[in-house]
Amino acid sequence: MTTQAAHPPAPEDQLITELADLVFQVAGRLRQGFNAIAADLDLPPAQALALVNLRGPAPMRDLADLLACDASNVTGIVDGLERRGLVTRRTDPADRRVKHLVLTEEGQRRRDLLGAAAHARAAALFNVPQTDRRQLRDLLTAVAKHEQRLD
Amino acid sequence: MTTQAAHPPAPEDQLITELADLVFQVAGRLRQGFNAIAADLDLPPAQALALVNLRGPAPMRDLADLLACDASNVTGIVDGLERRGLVTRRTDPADRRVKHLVLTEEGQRRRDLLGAAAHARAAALFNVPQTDRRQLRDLLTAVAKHEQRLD
DNA sequence: CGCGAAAAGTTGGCATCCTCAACTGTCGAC
DNA sequence: GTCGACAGTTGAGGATGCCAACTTTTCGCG
Repeated sequence: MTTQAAHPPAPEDQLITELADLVFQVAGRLRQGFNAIAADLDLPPAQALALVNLRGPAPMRDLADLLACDASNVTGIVDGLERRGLVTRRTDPADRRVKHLVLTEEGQRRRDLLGAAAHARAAALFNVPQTDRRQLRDLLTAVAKHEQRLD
Repeated sequence: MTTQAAHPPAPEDQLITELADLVFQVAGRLRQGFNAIAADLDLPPAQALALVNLRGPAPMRDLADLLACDASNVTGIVDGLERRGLVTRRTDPADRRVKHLVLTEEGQRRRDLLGAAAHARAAALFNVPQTDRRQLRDLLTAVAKHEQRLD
């Protein structure tokens, strides 16, 4: 019944499509802004993204999980950050397999700049009544809470 | 006052950050699903994205605008799609500078498959009460309506 | 104890993206 | 007709991203 791909746009299906498009669109806008800021700071997108996700010393594995990408990918990204002198690798004495990523001072500085600028952009984008923001947060939280249901 | 970056997290700023994170998270989930589907159909992400955005014949420029990327980038992506026999370039007789992208039959087929699967994933992700969906759509629409305010 | 499975990172290979700087045709306006 | 703008392409070069194979280290288990 509902499977005909033809003309009747299907009222409910259209809402789903609309939602997906909107999320993509808003995320795209955020992403574009972020990349522009990163470029200003002379950082490629992925390296910038990794940077903002680094607070205290953390194993590379954690970063890989956070970025949802291959471990070897993180090696490359961290290579870049290290080449630029923003982070250093420090072997964990307790478990010599893991290397903790530690921000240098310049790394901290760059991270803060990046965070501040990104926040400003985000604030400009989410320029709607405070009530709406809270509502939006709650709804998105509900959606996100579905947690990797990827049978 | 509100400018100290230190400890008091600033109640309003935190909401913005939360929103940005949530949007990224949900979009990321969507994107990951989409990429997986694309991979199943033996398509790289960007090519798949281009494919779903092709309905009728359209100039390559339009696609570049849609994907918000460089024109030369589109050349490469379309090369890929053409190599796979999913689209063809047709010079516009009226303006011989522009080339219209036309889906082949296989291209149509693949596009429909991709669209259907992506829709299914999206439906699974936005698995909240219908009322919430509508509300979410309205809020996101409001945010998106800000239209490239990029002074 | 000692062995083998498993984890963290790295390396090499390979395809894809993506941007910038030329360059080719083509169009349009003056 | 000539010049400037536009569509697309090409080439160079850097980043991503995945996979498979490998090293080092840890841990479980008999």
